[in-house]
Amino acid sequence: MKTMTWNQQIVKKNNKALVLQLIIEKEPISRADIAQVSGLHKATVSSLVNELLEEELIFESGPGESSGGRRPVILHFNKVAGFAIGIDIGVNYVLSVLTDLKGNILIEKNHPLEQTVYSEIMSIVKNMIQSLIDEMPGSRYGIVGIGVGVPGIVNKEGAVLLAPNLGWKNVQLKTDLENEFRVPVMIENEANAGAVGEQQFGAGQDYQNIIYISAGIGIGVGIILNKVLYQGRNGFSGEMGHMIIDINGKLCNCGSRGCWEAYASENALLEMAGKNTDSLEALIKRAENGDETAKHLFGEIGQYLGFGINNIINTFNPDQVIIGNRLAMAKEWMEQPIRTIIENHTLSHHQKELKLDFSKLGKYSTVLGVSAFVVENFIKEEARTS
Amino acid sequence: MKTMTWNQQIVKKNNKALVLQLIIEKEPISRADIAQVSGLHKATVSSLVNELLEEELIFESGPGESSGGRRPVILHFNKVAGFAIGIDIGVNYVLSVLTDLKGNILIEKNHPLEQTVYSEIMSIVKNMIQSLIDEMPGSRYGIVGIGVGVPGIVNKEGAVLLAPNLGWKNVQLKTDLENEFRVPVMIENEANAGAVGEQQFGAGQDYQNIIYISAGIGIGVGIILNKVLYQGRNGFSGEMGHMIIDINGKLCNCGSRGCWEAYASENALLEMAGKNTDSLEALIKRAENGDETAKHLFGEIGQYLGFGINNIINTFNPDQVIIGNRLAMAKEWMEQPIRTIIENHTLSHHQKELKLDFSKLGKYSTVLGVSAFVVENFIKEEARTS
DNA sequence: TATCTTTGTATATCCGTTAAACTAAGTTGA
DNA sequence: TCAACTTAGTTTAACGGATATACAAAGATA
Repeated sequence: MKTMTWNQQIVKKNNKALVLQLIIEKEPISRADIAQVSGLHKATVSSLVNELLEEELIFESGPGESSGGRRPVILHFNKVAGFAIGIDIGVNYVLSVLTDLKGNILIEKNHPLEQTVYSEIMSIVKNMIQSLIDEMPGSRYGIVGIGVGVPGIVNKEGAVLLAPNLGWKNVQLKTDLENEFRVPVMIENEANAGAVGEQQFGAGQDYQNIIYISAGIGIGVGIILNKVLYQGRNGFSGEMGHMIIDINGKLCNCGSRGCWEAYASENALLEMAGKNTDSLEALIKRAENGDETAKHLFGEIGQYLGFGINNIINTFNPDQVIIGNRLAMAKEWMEQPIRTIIENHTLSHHQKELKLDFSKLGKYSTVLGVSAFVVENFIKEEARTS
Repeated sequence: MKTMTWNQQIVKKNNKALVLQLIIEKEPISRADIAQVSGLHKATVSSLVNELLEEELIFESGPGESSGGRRPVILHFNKVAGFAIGIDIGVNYVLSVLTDLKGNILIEKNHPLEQTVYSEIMSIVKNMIQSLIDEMPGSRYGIVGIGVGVPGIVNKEGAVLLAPNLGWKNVQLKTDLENEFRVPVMIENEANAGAVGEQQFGAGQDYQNIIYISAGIGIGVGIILNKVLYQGRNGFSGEMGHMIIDINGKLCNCGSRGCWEAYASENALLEMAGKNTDSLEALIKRAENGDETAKHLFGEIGQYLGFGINNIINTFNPDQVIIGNRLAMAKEWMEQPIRTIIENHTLSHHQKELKLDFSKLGKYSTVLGVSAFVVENFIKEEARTS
């Protein structure tokens, strides 16, 4: 039984976090505005703001516009009080970024992969991290954490239990990186990270219940409910790529039959395209040049995506569905087929207020998501220890 | 922006609710035990307990066993401080109960339905409620609320937007009942209510993330995540009966194709059974008498249920899946086929710690669920207003 | 019977929010 | 131009609730 007990320290911690959150979201903002929007008393805001100033998490700039009286002091979030590192390990690349605390990318490094052996990738990742650290500007808090997105099943202890496309099984990713760099490390499934990325910085900023579909070589889904990521009992939620949409359908790598990703993923697309096509990029180029076969292929993939999305909508009644990862590049030819399938199949009440969008962050969804994770963690910890 | 501001009144309210919750869950319990398990100070517990005593929400009984010192005063939840009414409107019946605040059924009334016209059913329901009220024992708080479970789409304002099997469309159920009885009324989808019922009083008491499958004439799903019911943007979540499991499959009443409930519901079963069988009960009797055809039919339905449950597990990575409503009566012949499908299809990591259970409350899942809803609401309100 | 334990209460203290008074610095209008 | 008014932010005192401490009640133990 883990019963949270309530006392005034917790009240303070939460109010302080609330004030900081408001500054982050609504900067530039004055103390008076914070008091008004938060409902806290002026004096309370004043004292909390002063603590945040001492911790250099925020700073003051000159006076703002008067609204009929004394001019307010404008507050800003000090987004360079520290930096976060976000890493996306793909099947044939590693993308790593250094971001400030608001998710702006300052440095970006890309490394193609020829093989996916764990030790090999780890040494590449460690090198990338080290060089990001070396190039990082000076700051009060330095690296506040490292986040890693992985295309596989990640448990809550940060171990990768299974990443079929990388050939990984039971690797202690979090422990290995923490031992090396001695900062907080968070590992997440790539789709979960992408969902958080789009929610914080991309297409999902205005919504509460978001389902992010990472349509790449396989399909994974990130589930955000009431603004927080839902991870399931062990952290394995969102493996909807292996949702059966055709009980007598084709075999899937997982051993089952008729899985969604056997029909609507990049792999499925290339399989349908046949031998004369060897990459998604090539197929997109053909479609751009007016190739009807290519366009038709994307339309078909769109339909299959639509069936799965139908299931998602009927299940979750979400505010928004976001389609991301590599297949989102083919939005132009997939969007209408998807919408048509939904219109013809999904329960009408569920369609009414639903937003269907494509990723805004493109290839950065995952790195920005894991970066947001470590920043959030840092901010919470920072609020606690003072 | 609805920013919850934190102050010591809220702290007190939450601590009081916490203390009450502990007494409800762990009675008989002493003040000292509460202090220990909650982490609150003895003195705090003492003062909160005294307030709860004054409100008659709890009471003291004689001293308990000594553990080497002064004997503790034993506290109990006063489960008859008020009563709740729970109503389950089915396609051919209305079941209504009067429960105490711990979900024990004191009075139960059953009324078969010949037709489902709204005004007709409403007059039956109102009569049942009135007679429950008339028979109710005296108590401090009287009727704390009325909960109603409905097989259809219910929005957050308590209107039934669509109940196909009842032929209802846009009926103001909550308003109508509140105007009549002047107590809080809560309307819920039957599957959501069933999920809460099983979580509070049935098979799901030890779990955090529960998916309850209401397999009846159609299929609905109640989703409990981190111990709270997930309702979706408009309250329409869990319409997984219309999850497509066979893209080229048979037509469904909803206009779509290959919906789960076209394969795994009571309707599907009777359709498969053909003209010579006219009810689930008859089929069960045949199976009990050793009829192989009947047993086989249930096995097939079990397989189809299994496919949908596979999707549920891969999606939610839940702690537990509970199968309830009328089809659960055929557990004997369905359980093994379901388990076999899961073993052969579901991702192995997701299977590991998963519990698959059948409803413990049987036909009472829904009524007890809505009753729990109104009790929870009452307890929250009561804590607030003192 | 004296000492130790455990339960529960009473009183004083601490901490954080709030209210009220006040300072600072602007606008507005006769 | 200056008095009156507004708005921003700080300071000080008051208030409310949790906690610490002391203590009383009641039983166990040796």
